[in-house]
Amino acid sequence: MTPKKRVTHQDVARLAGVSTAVVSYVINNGPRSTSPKARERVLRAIKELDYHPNAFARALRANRTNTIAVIDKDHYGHTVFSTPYTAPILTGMAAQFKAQGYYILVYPMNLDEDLHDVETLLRSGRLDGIVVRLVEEPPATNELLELIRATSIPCVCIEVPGAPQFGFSAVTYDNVSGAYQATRYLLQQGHQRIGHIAGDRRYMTALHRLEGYKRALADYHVPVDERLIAEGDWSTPTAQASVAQLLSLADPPTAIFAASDRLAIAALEELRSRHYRIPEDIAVIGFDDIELAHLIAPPLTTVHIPLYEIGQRAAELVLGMIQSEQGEAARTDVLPVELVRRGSA
Amino acid sequence: MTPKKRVTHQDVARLAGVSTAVVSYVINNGPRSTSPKARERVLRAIKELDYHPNAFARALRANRTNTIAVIDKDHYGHTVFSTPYTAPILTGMAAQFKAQGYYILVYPMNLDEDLHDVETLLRSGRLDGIVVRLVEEPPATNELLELIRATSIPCVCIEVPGAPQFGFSAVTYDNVSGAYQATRYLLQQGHQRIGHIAGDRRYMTALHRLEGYKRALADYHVPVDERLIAEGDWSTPTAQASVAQLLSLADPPTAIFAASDRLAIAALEELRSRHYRIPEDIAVIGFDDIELAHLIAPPLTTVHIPLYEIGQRAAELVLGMIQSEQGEAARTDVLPVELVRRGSA
DNA sequence: GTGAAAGCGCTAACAA
DNA sequence: TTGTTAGCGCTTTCAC
Repeated sequence: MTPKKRVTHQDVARLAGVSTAVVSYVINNGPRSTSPKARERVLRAIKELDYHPNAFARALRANRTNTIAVIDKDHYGHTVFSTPYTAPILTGMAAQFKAQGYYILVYPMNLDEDLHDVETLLRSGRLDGIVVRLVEEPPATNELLELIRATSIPCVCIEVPGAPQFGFSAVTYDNVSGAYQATRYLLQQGHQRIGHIAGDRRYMTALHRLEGYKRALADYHVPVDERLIAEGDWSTPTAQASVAQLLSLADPPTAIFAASDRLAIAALEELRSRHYRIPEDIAVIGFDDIELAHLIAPPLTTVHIPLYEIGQRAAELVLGMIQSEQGEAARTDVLPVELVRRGSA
Repeated sequence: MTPKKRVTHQDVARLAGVSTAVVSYVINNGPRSTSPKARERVLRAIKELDYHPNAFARALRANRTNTIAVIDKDHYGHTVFSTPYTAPILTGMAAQFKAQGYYILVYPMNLDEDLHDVETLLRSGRLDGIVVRLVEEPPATNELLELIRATSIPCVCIEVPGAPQFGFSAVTYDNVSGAYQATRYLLQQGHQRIGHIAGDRRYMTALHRLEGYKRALADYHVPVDERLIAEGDWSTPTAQASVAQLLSLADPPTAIFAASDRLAIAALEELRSRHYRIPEDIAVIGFDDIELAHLIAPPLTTVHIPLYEIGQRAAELVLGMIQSEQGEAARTDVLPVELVRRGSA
């Protein structure tokens, strides 16, 4: 197949009998106006030659690349692709970005990955904006954010805000409140022995959810029993081990609040295999409200996070920053979460 | 903050006391050699100035963009983000691409989306390669593939090969065989009435899985009973309706082969809510082997697809095409699938 | 082994 | 309203 010669600006200008400037003005609707006649001729030439502008030449000249990086710095470096948690976030962002003609460059990173490669990306001039999903609290994230700040590229954090000194806007949600609601609900149902299957402590969400759990207990004058708090990461084997551990207590829990739906579902299966009835013998609540939560039996009572909206909002913020050029004041949007009562508690 | 002036080639050359050509030779390790002394000075200058090459200028000049588009043309346009099915594929690709210094631009498309926008992307010169995930069989995909072919950008299809006329390599797997294995296993277990919950008929996978089911029946001399085949899309409500329909037959099935794990799991839940025991009262087999499959109780017997390997292989093929410049012969890799016996059948 | 310089395709300032 | 042209930052040919 003939790698047909690229059609350029020049070709269009020549065929239309105008200068390249006019071609540019027509394509970009500005910054100068053009006569309807010239405009018409240019458009026809474009169609006839099947001309498509070269994005890189344009980017080089105009410093607009129409590319947004989504940097996801999570445990395994591919979480962004593989969890039902990030799926709605990405979907929400993608909808906004695509509608505005922006492309998404997904950049997964390991939690402990060297920053050299991401710096190459950041400094390569190919990004108009950045959405960065952090899971750790400052100062663990400072190094990366400093790299980003140094580029002056508009950036929004999701899930975990960066340290205030960087001045990045953030879209997050209220983990403490969600955990509080879940625990309070169990308390109101009469449970006094409530176990907690915690998430990986490097994650802000894990810490805040634990915190909300403790606060609710405190407000209801139920002392925190550390033996009821099962350490863990986010993995399902952990959840199963945690269940085993909690059940082996002399005074085992009558309810379990798990730090994620995934943990909750794994716990459910473990309990089921031990012939516990849910919620009669033991109640279970999760966190996240992933799609699967209402699919299983019994459907999982959990804390709903507006994940799609988080993605959408983050995209809007970045696009706003890109378009307004002005350094808008940084803002942190904390979206509300809400307990969804289903069958498991 | 001062949007610090960009550091360029020139600055490095000046500081190092060499020409810009030498800077380029050092950075790219060629195409000319440089004296160790000059090289040393350039490297020091780069470090001192914290210089990072501009990707777009380089791309404009050298026609290398280090960007691969992953085009996913599926039902809802965000499937690529939200299904456990594509997750390992993307993970496998991402691992390869990242290791080779390529960035991934994810481009989700609706099945019936106008091609104008994707053409803009394809013709914008920003892509070194393309991986396209198709779900429909030709000729439904011809228009898009023709657009891609016209750009001469290296491209590999995954899941569904394009029409041979386009000459694209493909990485796929054997749906017919998988369905055959699943059905045969049920037959060998003594089941004669085997229901099938089919997927959306626009999807090649749905058609081939149905086909494999029928072939196995034929080989075992069990006549196909169309009432045992429940039409549907890929959604969970469909699965539940299908179960209801199958159970209402005068001679209901003793086993169900679902066209996906998602359908199988929804069917399981539906059966459980009707107090059927799995697999004693009714056996269930899925297809895909998504992560969840072994998490539920009973763990799902299903057909394992080497999804990660598919992503990996596709990435390797594209990178090979990019590097070798030569038009390699198109190849279609059909990866084997295999029945995984767990608890549900 | 190195420097000078052309030019990738585009935008926009300047001039008319 | 339009044409001319300087560059954006880089790679690579040509000349030394």
